[in-house]
Amino acid sequence: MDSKFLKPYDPASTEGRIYEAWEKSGYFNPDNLPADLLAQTEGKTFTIVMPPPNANGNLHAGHALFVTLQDIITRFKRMRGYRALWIPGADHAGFETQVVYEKQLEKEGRSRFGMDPKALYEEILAFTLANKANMVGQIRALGASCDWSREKFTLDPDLVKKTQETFVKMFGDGLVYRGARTVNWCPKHQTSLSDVETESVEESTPFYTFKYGPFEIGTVRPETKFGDKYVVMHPDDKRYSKWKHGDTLEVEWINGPITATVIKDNAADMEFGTGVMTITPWHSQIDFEIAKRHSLPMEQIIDWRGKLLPIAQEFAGVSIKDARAKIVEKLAAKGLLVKTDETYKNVVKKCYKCSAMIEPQVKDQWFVKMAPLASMAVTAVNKGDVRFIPEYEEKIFRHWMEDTHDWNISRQIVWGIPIPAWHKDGEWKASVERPGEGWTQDGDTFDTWFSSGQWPLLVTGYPNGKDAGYYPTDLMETGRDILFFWVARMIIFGLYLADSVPFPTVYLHGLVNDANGKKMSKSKGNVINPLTLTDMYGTDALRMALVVGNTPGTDLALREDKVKGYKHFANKLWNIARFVLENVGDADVNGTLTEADAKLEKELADVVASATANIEGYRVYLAAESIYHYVWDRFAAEILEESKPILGTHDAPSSFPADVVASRKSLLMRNLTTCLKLLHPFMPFVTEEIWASLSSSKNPLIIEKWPT
RNA sequence: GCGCGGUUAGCUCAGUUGGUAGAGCAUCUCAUUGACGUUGAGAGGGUCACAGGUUCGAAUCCUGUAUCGCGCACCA
Repeated sequence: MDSKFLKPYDPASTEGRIYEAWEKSGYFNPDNLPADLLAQTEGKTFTIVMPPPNANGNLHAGHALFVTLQDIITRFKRMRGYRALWIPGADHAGFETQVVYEKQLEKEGRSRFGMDPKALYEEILAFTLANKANMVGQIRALGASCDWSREKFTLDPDLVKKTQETFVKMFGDGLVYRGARTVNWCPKHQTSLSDVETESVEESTPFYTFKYGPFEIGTVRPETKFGDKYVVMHPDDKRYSKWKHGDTLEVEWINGPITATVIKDNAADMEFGTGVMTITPWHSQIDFEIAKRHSLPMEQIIDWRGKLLPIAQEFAGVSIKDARAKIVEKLAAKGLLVKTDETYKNVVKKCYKCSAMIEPQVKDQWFVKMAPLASMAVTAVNKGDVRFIPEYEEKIFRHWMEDTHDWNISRQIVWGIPIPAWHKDGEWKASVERPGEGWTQDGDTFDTWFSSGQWPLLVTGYPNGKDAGYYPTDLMETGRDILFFWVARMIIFGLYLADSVPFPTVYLHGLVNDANGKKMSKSKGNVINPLTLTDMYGTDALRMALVVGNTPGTDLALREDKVKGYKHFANKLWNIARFVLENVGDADVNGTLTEADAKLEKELADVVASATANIEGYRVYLAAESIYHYVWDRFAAEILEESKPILGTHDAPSSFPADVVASRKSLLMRNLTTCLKLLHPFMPFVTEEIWASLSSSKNPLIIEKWPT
């Protein structure tokens, strides 16, 4: 027996060495897998594309979960004889990284505004690359058996070019258009955002009713009302039937008398308030639509920084935060305030990163026409081309897809892929290269999800790259929270560009929360760094703790004592191996079994069968638990105990017949071997380390055949 | 407002097609120089949120209620 078994299992002195050996072996790359292993499936591929982590910080517990789940599946499939490919990568994460970096600039007393864009870009690039290197080291530490030789980054020049080509193609197909429309403007970060990058929050906001000529109008935003020259009511509203569409009237308003025009439009809700409203098309989506229907002029009231423009006269330059009270005060003084309802609740949009109030603004932007694309995606789901785990996520997906708005893909930040659009004399062209003399490129960059949405296609080099055969992939495993941001976009781009969904199965895991089930956040101070846990208890222990009992779609409470428990398990396995090697090191693994022992072997075969079926069905949590219980409660607690008298000790030699002893020795060695294989995907380090000490082991465990 | 989940032992959660409730941790008792104290044996602890229904049989399927959570949302 190897003397290392005399001490408890020590992850710290094992894991780095084992990982290095795996990497050196080249087996993370399916091209290097031995023929007899692949013969099991005749060389079928199994591909997972790793959700590229944002290269702007450390790995968190959520990363540890996805690395674990995907590594389990990849190792399992590899042992089953698939050309198992798990492609790693990193995302430049446009807006999010820019936000992180701007925070850092703020701390240093600097600001991106006023910086040379190129210099800023270079700084963020350096920051991102440093983080990326750090992150890659952390993914390795978690045991990820992904193929680093195929690692990709969203800003690799070839990927940038492909991303831009997609835009050009969509432009040609009429699926992207440039238009002045209402966008979500973040006044802090000075960029527009897509709908999914905003959060709707319900707030208590006073609801004011003002006199507006003969009418009473309701609003929660008096500070936008300077330019309101149109008063809107429903055409069927009998209360206002004496007013005709287009009637004009003089009304006394904030800064004196103005001429108002009556507009009849179905958008006015007769049940709400007085049924009459004035509109501010530049700063409200619904007002914008009404104005467009009637070809009404639109005027900007609030500037890009959130301050009132000169149209506000005496209030010009006042931030909208301060303006409301002042304007209400003035209107009240003029006797135009009818009442204030303090109990009113309305929904406001906030920037999902900085919680600044989103200001709707009308801006020339690039939009993706979603209706035809979304309908392709829904059709694919209806046909069963994409299956969701858990199943109910399909309903959520469909609900969103069936009512999605056009997607604003322009961002006014430097950190991103430049939009390959050029203009000259008011004309626009889409082209990766400058189309000719005198053309100026659009200064905006893509929404980061525009590139990551193409990720499965980009990393496999579809359609002509050397790995194009790995597309479509086999499984998308990612967080439930980015179903719309990412999964939906990948499905759309896959259908649009390759005429096929990028993966038949979407496995969505929940959040990893703290021990009390509360969401981890820096401000609450309850963030658990996965690497701290692996240092304390070993990577295998953390992996088990993340996986056992963690059903798809459900949030997980990560408890330190659970991780500790699986450290105990790793050591239990270690000692099982010690016992077996000490007593049975000389066993003939191919020996004949007694009837009783054959039964025990069959019992493990049943465990293997159910675990196999569970992993195949992505019920990883059940497989992990059943193997755990077999190893500890059955194999160690009962079979090993029962074997002691059969094998005999120095003090009490065995009184059993030689064939019974030989049979038992074979059985213990065989079952240990099988248990190590079964556990390998879950606990790759300790199993590989034990495996190296078995006399029967010729290959590393990572490329052993999965037991049957 | 629309949509989706959860509600099971003190805590965190399983329970894959309906067949008399499970795990880990915690608690209590006992054992032990044994492969492993990072151990072993055992115990206590749940009318499976509530009310109806379907069924020979429901934690599981259906309907409704309560409650917690999440997602989406252009009623000023």
